[in-house]
Amino acid sequence: MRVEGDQGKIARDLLAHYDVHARRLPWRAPPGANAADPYRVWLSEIMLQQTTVAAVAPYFARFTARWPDVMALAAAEDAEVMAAWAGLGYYARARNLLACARAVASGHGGAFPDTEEGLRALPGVGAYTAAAVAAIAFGRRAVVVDANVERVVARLFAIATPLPAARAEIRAAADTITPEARAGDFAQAMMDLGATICTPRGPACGICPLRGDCAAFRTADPAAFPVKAPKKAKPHRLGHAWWMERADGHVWLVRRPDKGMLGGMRALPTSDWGAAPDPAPPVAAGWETLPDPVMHVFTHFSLALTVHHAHVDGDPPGEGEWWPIDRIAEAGLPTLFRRAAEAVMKERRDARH
DNA sequence: GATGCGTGGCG
DNA sequence: TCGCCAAGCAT
Repeated sequence: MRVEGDQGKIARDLLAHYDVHARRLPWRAPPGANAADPYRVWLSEIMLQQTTVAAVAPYFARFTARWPDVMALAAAEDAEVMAAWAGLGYYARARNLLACARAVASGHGGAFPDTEEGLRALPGVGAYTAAAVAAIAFGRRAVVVDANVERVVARLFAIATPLPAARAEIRAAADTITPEARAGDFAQAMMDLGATICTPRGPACGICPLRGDCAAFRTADPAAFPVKAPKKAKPHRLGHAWWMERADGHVWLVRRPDKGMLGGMRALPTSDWGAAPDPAPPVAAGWETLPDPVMHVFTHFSLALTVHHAHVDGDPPGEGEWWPIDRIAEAGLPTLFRRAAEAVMKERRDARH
């Protein structure tokens, strides 16, 4: 049972502000248009998981131009989709994206389920995404809680319990302010507010449409909410990568296993990360080593990747493919290996001059 | 509940 | 410079 009364004011205040200040985003239906296309809503929500609007925008444009509907995406080759996703990160999303598209295409006749429960059963669709698609694409009342909503709600109600333990409390509070009508607009309005006004640091309370409803605004430090548990330090790891180049201008690329770091992506052959300091190269050759390792920070560790390069003749052992170096940009390498490739090519340019 | 999983921008 | 953070999900 939701509490009526004062909480209804929050949705009214926020939606009035949203009607004037909503961000125009490629996956949003323009004001007054028909409901948003579920395919585009779903695709954008997957891409936006832990990813900023600015980073997603060009990927969304390329995906929708190339695969305009779920049937087209379902028919795509795995390698094409993985390469198109390269650089966006969290590559399990791309594998689940394809699995989801194929499930919708084969199991639902190409139509997305229109309920939270139905959506939640799809690969890569969790509690947040199911609620967001149900609300935004299908107009259902759903309690949509992402990191923006967590922050806004924690401030509105001055919730002092640290995250992540506060999740249930925050969701219950979000439930009390979610309206029956326009739940999709309400969700997007909350996320707009969190992205542009109720920001993690330096919130712009002076222009916030909800400051009159906000318990944190009445404290000395609204930005102190939400309270967060301290994070663990990232360990540092060491790794080695091998650039094997054939005389005809091709480099040897492998495909990483589906599970684990950069799963399913094309890559240079590497050692285990954090393994022996001097692992054996894949083949005997005249190896040279770049003077500086490629430094890269992942979610839970940082990596110094030492890059070795050599010219080789025959195929290295194991699965792989020879890729034309002048088309390396089309290989869909994740950022770590894109940087390693750039470092090798820069070294070769410098060596010639 | 905790952990593994990318990347780029920001103050 | 560097830690924080982002429209989370799977296990």
